[in-house]
Amino acid sequence: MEKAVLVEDRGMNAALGNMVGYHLRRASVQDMAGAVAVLRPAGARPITVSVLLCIVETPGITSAQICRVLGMQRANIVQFLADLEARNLFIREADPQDQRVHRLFATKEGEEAARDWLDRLRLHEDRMLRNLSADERAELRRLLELVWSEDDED
Amino acid sequence: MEKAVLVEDRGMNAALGNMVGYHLRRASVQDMAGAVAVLRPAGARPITVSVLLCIVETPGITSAQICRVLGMQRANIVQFLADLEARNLFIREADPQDQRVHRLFATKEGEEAARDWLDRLRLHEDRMLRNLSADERAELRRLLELVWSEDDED
DNA sequence: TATTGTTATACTCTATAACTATA
DNA sequence: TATAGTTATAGAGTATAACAATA
Repeated sequence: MEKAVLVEDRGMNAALGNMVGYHLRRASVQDMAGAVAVLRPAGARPITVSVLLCIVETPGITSAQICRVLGMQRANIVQFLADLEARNLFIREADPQDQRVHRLFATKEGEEAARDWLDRLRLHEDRMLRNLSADERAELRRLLELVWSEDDED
Repeated sequence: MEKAVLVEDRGMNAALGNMVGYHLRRASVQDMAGAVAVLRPAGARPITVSVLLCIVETPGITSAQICRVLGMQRANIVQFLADLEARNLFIREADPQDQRVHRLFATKEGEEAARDWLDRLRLHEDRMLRNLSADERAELRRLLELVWSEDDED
């Protein structure tokens, strides 16, 4: 039996509705919009939260390391670090062993901000996932992780 | 017992790694990058595919309707329609009942292009989800749909 | 008054190339 | 040669406001 193409009727968008990528995109857009909304009053954005969390959780991390962890270009983290630094949320210290790098350490204000921003994100996420059970949320996270954290040797 | 905050150790990124939204974003970015890559040789992009599919699957649809289906602004579809129209993938016909709207119909070339683009996306998606079983793929799609297609009365 | 299609514009995030200083 | 941090720049996608034509 050959691969059967099965197209369910989902009203408009039969083909799109069958693509996981389409739902991935729609869900992520919805999530980002909500995250931006809850973070705005705190003057933060999703990316700045991710960057600050990296510094808080890994004291002494370098900007290049953050970029590798978050999957972004070195050139693009500069603006976000400049913003966080201007608000005294972290400091840079020259590395005595390797003078190319600066090691980043969160300030007390930085740790407080990270806690606040994370609380806001959790509130948003609880609302977004309100129709999913705890098991379903865990399963969703597991499956998503499988999707993107796979070895990409293609 | 109060809500216990449970933070698993995932190496760097304990807090981020526990957020569904983080994995949602990473998975979507990975998916979009792969989709862009497989569509590039065909001169298409994810959005143009979505728009063309709407026209192919719903002959006579208007641009405003496409925007509502795909969740985009009317102003932003103009460029994509102009691109598709320039390649003769659909035609516009004035609606005799409502002279504000143009109804869109795919040409034969449009239908062929939609098939080709969709085949490319399916290939990409099969590769992206190669470590998920059929059941897991269906479950992932179901959960994602629950996330974004919920009533948004917030 | 509301909707359609459109133009113009600004903003965010991303991608690329290049440069310097170090290793 | 390779890496870290940085600057400059272009691109894609999105959001907003405004407009004329029509309902």
